[in-house]
Parts: sequence; C-alpha cells; structure tokens
Amino acid sequence: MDNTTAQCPNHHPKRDYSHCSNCRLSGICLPLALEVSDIERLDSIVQRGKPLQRGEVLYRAGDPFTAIYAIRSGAVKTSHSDREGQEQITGFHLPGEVIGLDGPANNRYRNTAIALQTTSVCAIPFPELETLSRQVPGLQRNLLQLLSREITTEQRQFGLLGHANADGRVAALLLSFSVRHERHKLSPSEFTLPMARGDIANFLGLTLETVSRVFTRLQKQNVIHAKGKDIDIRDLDALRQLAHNPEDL
Amino acid sequence: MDNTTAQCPNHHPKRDYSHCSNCRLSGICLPLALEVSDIERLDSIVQRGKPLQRGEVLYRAGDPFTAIYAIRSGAVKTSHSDREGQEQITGFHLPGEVIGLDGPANNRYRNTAIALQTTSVCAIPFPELETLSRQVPGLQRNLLQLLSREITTEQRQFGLLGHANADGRVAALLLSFSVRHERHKLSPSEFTLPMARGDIANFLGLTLETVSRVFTRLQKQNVIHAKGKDIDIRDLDALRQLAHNPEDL
DNA sequence: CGCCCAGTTGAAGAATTTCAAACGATGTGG
DNA sequence: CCACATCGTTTGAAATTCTTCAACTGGGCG
Repeated sequence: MDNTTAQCPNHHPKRDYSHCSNCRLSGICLPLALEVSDIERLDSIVQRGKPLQRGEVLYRAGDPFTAIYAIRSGAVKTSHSDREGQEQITGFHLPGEVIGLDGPANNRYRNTAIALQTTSVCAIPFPELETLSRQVPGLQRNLLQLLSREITTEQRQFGLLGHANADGRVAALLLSFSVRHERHKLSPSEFTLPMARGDIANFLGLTLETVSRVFTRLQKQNVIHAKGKDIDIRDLDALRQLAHNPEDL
Repeated sequence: MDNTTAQCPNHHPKRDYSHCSNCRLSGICLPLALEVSDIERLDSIVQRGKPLQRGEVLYRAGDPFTAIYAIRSGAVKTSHSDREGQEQITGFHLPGEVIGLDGPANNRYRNTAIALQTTSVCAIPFPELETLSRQVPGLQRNLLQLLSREITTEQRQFGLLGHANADGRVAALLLSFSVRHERHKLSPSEFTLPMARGDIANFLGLTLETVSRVFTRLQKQNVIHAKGKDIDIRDLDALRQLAHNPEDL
C-alpha cells in the first residue's frame, strides 16, 4: 500500500531517504566510502518493503538464504534455538546494522529475525550483491569487513559470557547501546531499550530475575536510573569499570 | 632451512602435500569444489612456511592483518584479552580450519594465535586472495562461506555459554572434537586433546577446578574415559544429551 | 632424589537460580 | 466506571551451582 518514500522515518516525513545516496545511515552502512556511481549501482539492487510491525518475522531459521538486511529504523532481535526448543538470542540490532550474515554459511538462515518495534529494513539480495561486489572492489571489501566485524562482535560477547558476572554483563549491554546511540548522534546517556527484561536475560545468559536485580542494584548505586525500558546513564565510568570494557563496542 | 616439502605431515614424509591440488585437506579447506585450474591459481599465492613449535605465536592481536591461515597439521588456539589483561580463548583450531578471519574487520588481527603443538599452516595473503576471488566466483563464495560459518560457530558457542551448565559445556566441547576428528576419518571416540585443562576452562567460562571435576564426574558415570588429555568417549548419546546439541558442530 | 607442573580433590563461600508472591500498568467485560 | 485478568517486572527466601582457597597427587626431568 505504501510507495517507497513511505519508509522514511516518521519524524522526517518530507525528506526522501529511499535511496542509499541520501540515506542518513550511509556513513555506517554498507555503502560506506563508496564512490557515488558505485552507490547508485548498489542502490539499484536494494529493495525496500513496507515496515514490519513489532513481533513480525523478517526471516526464520531454516529459510532459504536470499538477502541480507540493513536496518533503517526500529530494532530487531536475532535468535536461534537448539533442538530442545531452547531459544538463544544472538543479538539486538539497531539502524545502520546489517543482519542475515549467518546465511551464506549454508544458504539458509541460521537465525530467526524478529522486529522488536515497528522497523523498516533494506533488503539486499545476496546473489546480486555477490556479483556486484566482484565489479566494485570497495564493495567487496565492505562486505568482507561486515562479516569480519560480526565475527569480532560475537567474540566479544563470547568473552563477556565467559568472564563477566551479572553486573558486568548488564553493564556491557548498556554500554553497547550507549555507543551505538552515540553513533547516530543521539544521546549516549538517555535512551529506551527496545527489548524486555526477559530478552536481555536470555541474551546475557542470566535469568530474568537476576537482570531485574542488577538493574535495581545499579540504580541504588546511582550508576543508572531505569524506569522500565527507559534508561538514563548517570555514571558512565562506573559502568565501564563494571564491564571491564575492551576497546570499542 | 626447510624446503617446501618439509611441511608435509611427519607420518607421510614421502608424499608431496605442498600444493593445494594434492593436499588431503582440500575437501574441507578453502579450495573446496573449485576447478583444478582455479585451485592452481589459489595455490600460486599460498605460502607454506616452516612448522611452528608448541607455544609459538602465529600472529598477535594488534598486528597488521596480512593473511589468513589454513591449518595443515597440529592445533592452534586463538585468544584475545581485554584491557585488564584477562585472556579469553575464542577457539581451538584443527587441520583444515582457517583462522585470521577476524582480521578484515579493521585490518588488524583482533586475536592472538598460538600453536598448541607442532603445527604447520598455509598462509594465504589477503590482498591477493581478495583480487583472486574477484576473478574466481567459486572462491569468492568459499571465502564468504568461511566467514559466515565462523559467525555461526561463534553463535553456537555463545549459546552454549548462555544456556549450558558445566557438564553441558564440557560435553559440547568433547563432541565438537569428536565430529571434527571424524571429518578427518579419525576415530570420533578416541583422541587426544591438544590443550590443557586451564585452556578448556578459560574457553568454556569455567574454572580449571570445575572442568577437572566434570571430567571425573563423566568418568564415574562411564560417559567417557579420560586420562589426562587422552579421551575415550564411551557413551556418545549421553554426551549428546548433556550437550543439548543443536544440529551439526 | 627432589622439584615442578598439571591435574585432582575437599570444604567453605559466593553468586546465581529457582520457586513463590506481589506489584503496577494496561486492557476487557459486566 | 469498576472489578477482574494479564503481562512484564520486582522482590524475597531457599536451594543449587560454581568458585575460591588450600592441600595433595603423580608424572616428568634436571
């Protein structure tokens, strides 16, 4: 029902963000550092559908792998489940981030991606992207970087679960959101988490109750102020110290 | 001091494995499913150095990223440390596996790779590989698959730390080695672990003592027989059940 | 022989989970 | 408009798992 311009963020309804070349996210997304003419070629294969509502599935584990997705607005969680049906959330993804990179491994998505809010994405069909990236070296580089960065991100999280206690894990998560918000020139200290406590707990390998207790504890120590999903970071250094934070997030 | 043929596995000293085209690992390594002529092109950029001794560093976190490495024989651990100097082992790598894929993210290795035994590797210079993979679509595909597979592997481990108890984590590790040995037509039930208990503990986010206790416990239950690093899996199903194992490893 | 290292074992302690109850916001039907 | 059910969250107390600290074992090597 919508035309392409309808996917623009609600608060800027008049501007046309429906092309990579004028997308506000081009600085952190796949087109990064490409020439204008190359961005246009990339743009020509990108597909923009209508926004997903909260809870809608973008792709499901086991689906044939067709495209990777750049998030334009909103938030997405990715998860996979073992055969006992036990769900493990593998990540929370914000605008400018690309998901579906688990697909090329065996031509099926390994994860399920679900919108946490109203979310709009750019679909980048993978076969086309592969072809194009053979012709555009910078794009090939960006694609490889994207995958490699995903690897290092996972490794960091892996290290977190390996060596941090409950406080450290929650602190690291909050810091991660903080710096990702800052990247968008949003406040790094005040933001709203897109997911519920249960999702945080699942992601961090803790129970819902423990996460809740950590939030109250951090609040009593005046490190953060949290009302539900609304977070206000009061003492960034304390948070960093708790998270034992390795370089960037 | 060695010529190139000297990197052949010790137990087959007469055969020439110094080219991808006759490497026994080509079925699981980067050349997988490439045409003969393409394998030869790949081969022409691959560098084979002299073997590393136990404890030697292949690359160090922070080093400029120059090449990815395919392991020919031996075993390697990769790890990274946060700024407190806390080390987190991110993986144990066996022949046929490729490491260094964390490098493209920002042109530096994020991890340190250390030989756990005498180990020989093939170095594949990355700029050359990038160029070549633009010309050989199958190679481009394999490279992307390699990275993507690394992502899914990390995610599995991530899920493990998130949702498995000490027994489950150790069981999963043993199973992982079991199937990886099987891939090489080695016994999936009897093998020698290349790393010490402390490394296992670090990798699994446990203490050395807990790992040791799990080994004794599994032994008392007749699930495994373990004498130091020598493992004999007695009850594969029990192990699988403990690990709650999601699909392949 | 004696030292050292890796691994094992024990007992006490701490952190997290589990079970249970209660809360506050939100929505629904009478 | 109020009673009631629901959902996400918070809080408490007991149970459990894992860690910590410490002692001990056994094999390898000078």
